[in-house]
Amino acid sequence: MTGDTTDPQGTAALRPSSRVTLDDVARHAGVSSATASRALGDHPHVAEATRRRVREAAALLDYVASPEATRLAGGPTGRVAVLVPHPSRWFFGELIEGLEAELRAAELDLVLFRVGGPEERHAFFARLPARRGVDAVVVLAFAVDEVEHARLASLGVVVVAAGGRVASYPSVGIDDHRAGRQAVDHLLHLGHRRIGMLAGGDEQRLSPDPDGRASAWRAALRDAATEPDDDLVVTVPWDGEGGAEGMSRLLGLRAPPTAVFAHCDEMALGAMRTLRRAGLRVPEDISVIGIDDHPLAALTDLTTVAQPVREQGRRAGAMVLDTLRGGPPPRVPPAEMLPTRLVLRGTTSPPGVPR
Amino acid sequence: MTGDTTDPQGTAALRPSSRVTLDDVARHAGVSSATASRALGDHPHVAEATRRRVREAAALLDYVASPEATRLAGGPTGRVAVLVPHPSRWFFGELIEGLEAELRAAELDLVLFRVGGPEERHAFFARLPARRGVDAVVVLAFAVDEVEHARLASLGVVVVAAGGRVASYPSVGIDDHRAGRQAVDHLLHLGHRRIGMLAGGDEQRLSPDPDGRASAWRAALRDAATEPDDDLVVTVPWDGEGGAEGMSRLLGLRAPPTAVFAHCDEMALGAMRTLRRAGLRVPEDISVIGIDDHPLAALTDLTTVAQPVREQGRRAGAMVLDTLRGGPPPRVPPAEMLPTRLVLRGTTSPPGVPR
DNA sequence: CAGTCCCCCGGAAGCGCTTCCAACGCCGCG
DNA sequence: CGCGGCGTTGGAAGCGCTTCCGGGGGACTG
Repeated sequence: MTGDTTDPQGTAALRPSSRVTLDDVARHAGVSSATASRALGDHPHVAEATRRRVREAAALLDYVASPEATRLAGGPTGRVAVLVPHPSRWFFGELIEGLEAELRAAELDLVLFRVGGPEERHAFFARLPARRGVDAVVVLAFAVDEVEHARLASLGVVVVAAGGRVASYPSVGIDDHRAGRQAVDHLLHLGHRRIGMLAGGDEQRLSPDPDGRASAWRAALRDAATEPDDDLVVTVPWDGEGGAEGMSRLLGLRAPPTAVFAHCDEMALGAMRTLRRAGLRVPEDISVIGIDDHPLAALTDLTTVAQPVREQGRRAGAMVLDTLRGGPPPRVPPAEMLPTRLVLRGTTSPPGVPR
Repeated sequence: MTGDTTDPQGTAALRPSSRVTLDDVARHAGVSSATASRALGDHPHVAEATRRRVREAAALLDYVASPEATRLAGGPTGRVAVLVPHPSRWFFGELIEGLEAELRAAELDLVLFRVGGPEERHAFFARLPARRGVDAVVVLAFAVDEVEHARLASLGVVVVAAGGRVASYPSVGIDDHRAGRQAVDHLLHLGHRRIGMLAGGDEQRLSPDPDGRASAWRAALRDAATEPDDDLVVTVPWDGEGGAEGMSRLLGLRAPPTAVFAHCDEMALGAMRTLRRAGLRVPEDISVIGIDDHPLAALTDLTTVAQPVREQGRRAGAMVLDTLRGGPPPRVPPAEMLPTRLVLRGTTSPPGVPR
């Protein structure tokens, strides 16, 4: 609108950050762009003096390589895709934070893909190779089948899983069985024997044994010489509403449990709402324990088994870096398991007199 | 390993999805790559029939342009950066979900940047021009100064804000003042007069008037012929711990409030923990109201003012698309304000007898 | 002292896409 | 019926960088 017209060429050089190219640097250092590239890229066969000269020229001119050109010419993209089922859930957000920190430090960009269900996941994998926009894929608490994994691997895309683990590729997670035992054993120690379980529906959750937390419940009960009663386990969505719903089913039993083990804190919180509405006191009438140590667990005095979620994201990021930097992945994909710990708060106590 | 050797050219077309280039599409459609580019890029001067043919070929071959090449040649990158302070907080996760959905539908990638404080933000903006890897930047509940905005604009990067708004660029958010009034007026209607406020510390939060929620509290009280008492407002971090801490300060007052308005649900929940520990009942002894309608608010029966967070993300995405597609932004940056609504639950009630 | 290796470095060919420029054929008007 | 013109399309030149390939010295060896 003002005199600020198109200005075909002319003042191009004046424009704020008109790009300094590798050629500029090369010219300035008195070498060819090929040499400049090698010097800057820490390649061998470049005289130390030359390298220094190029470096200085680059610094002087405030040179920054164009990522596009670099990548076009064959370099890595510097991007990693992250597949997330529910970005708004604390667990995933936390994982993302850890991942982002690690990736950012290595100058890698995190491209987020929301992948809700199997079909969406499929769609993602179908397109990804074509757009080959990333060097690696991090899958959060989500399964990837062998076929998909093989496909990516053959395309040179590294895959890492976080928040769970699978045999075929590197992963970080917790020992679900162990975490489950920590929770259930705690209840058992308190004297509970009739322990209900709010199991998370296996959307497409990763896990060593497909059902570590649930199996822990069974094992713990058996170890306590109590036969697990399948009526006491209800499978519901991994959220508050799921927990609330599950709890009311549990309350509908002829012999309701005296304690409940929820697979995650949100579910536990949902269960507590149902209990409150039913006029039952926690923990006097019924104990509740979850897994995660969600920040709100602290606020609601929920006893839980804490897992280092952000750290899992961070470790996953480190795995990506290792694999990216250090050639091919090791024969046996590492499966890190981070420790969990029982956090005692106010929602568990010894059982009252049975009715 | 098998007979699946290098295969220089030959079966190229057969290989799963080894890069399909624009030339492939062009050849398939029987046109030149120049025409193919124009057809795909919605440029004028392309016969409709040709355009269709190219599109079909592209779809058939599952073609996806290489962002690097596109960008290198001067086109857009197809990527938008999202600056988020705390990815693990529900509010931001929700914003991201909405944004992702909208962006994904338009074939744009969402590159996530965690930006905790002003210095990190500065670092981001300082580097961006160099790596200029994105077409747009979406800033979540975060301020960007005029300088930074101008810089991006001159680089052709569009900026959009979500979860708040600022005069200088397009934004989506809620009317903070109005939301605050809804909350405080509710308390007033119930008969409360001594109303405390847990104000969120202004990290670098966006807002129309820098402090809509707080000013609403003042205005509402004045309208109710009650002089706001500054002792009743404490400013704390936007999280549960902040709320808990703030609440205990409020309880330390000689004349504690009979109701508390928290700037967000997490803070409200934190306040409730403090109250519980203090042996105070909610809402009998003290009422609590928040803002957000966090999923856990429903679980804890927290009365709150709901805001459509995911929708804000979606709208922000739409704004990005509009601006990207449709030339320069309008003279007056739009500032959408989405509606909020009071959600009555169990943490508010008329005040008891004052001590 | 000559031969040979190795080091370093420059030339040049792309990577996949956009866009300027020119050419083509068609339509419509005079 | 012929010519100008416009809508379409192809050719080609890069965008900035990496890397293969080959040549020229200098140092070292026989």
